[in-house]
Amino acid sequence: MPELPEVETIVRGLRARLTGRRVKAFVFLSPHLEKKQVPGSFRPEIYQGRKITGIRRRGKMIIISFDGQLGLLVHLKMTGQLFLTDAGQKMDKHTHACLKFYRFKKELRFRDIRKFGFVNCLALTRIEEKINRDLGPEPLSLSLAGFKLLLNKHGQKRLKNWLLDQKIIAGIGNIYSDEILFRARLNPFRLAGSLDEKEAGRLFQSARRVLKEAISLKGSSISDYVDALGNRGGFQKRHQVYAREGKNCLRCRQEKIIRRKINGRSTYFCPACQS
DNA sequence: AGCCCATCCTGTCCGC
DNA sequence: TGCGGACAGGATGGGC
Repeated sequence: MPELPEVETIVRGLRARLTGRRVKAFVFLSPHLEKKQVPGSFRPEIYQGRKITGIRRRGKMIIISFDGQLGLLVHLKMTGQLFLTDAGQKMDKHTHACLKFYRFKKELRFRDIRKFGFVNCLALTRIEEKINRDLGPEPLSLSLAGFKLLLNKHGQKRLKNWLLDQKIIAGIGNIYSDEILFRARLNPFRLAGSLDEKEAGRLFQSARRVLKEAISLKGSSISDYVDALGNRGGFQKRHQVYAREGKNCLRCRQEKIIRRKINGRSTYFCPACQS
């Protein structure tokens, strides 16, 4: 579900409500989260009494900082949700972790139907190491020159795979890669190193425009995505190609949108407009 | 180096 | 209604 705009929306909602709160209890409710801890992880109980000092996003990862140099590193993967709810609200079997606070009637829950996501209990220094090792730059902080450098550095990759590779650029997933390529009028099978100056510029601007607009509309609500406060996003109304197989292209109004698998991911594009 | 596929899970939807 | 298969916003690791 969540790509950069959705994760950014969740983080903004949580940051405004949780910064400065002190932890009354933090618990894992399901054993699979334990198995996903990495060497150097702490026990959840260590967070008791700590105060939240900040919440931020890096790529699709969420980092919650606590005093005492402690952190939580969260990845929602496909079906993960991080949301605030009234303390005592009934939990279903997919809720796997819960963070409670002093003098605050809401609690933070981690819910994940497919269990691909993780919540790692780590020192902030280790989180920093991990995200810097595993993630490329933020697409909205990157310069055009840096963007072009990366296109050429991984010039043999198809554009679709280039956009999806978190080590090259962090935060873009399957929906936004297709929407970005459509607006840039570039074929997802093109090789990253094959773009001329104009095309590289179009891709760069398209990525910026799509991601910024999606953030301003609070992400895309397909299926059941809602943010940390239970609100739906609005960018799904602006989708031009994603999940539009067989429908007329909204640009040329002639050709039908087609779907092809690239690296196992469904990829939607207009064969006439995107060359 | 990069592609393809299987894999980690659960739920939904579609065709028969 | 039931059943089997395909598919789903992500990421990794093995084989080629």
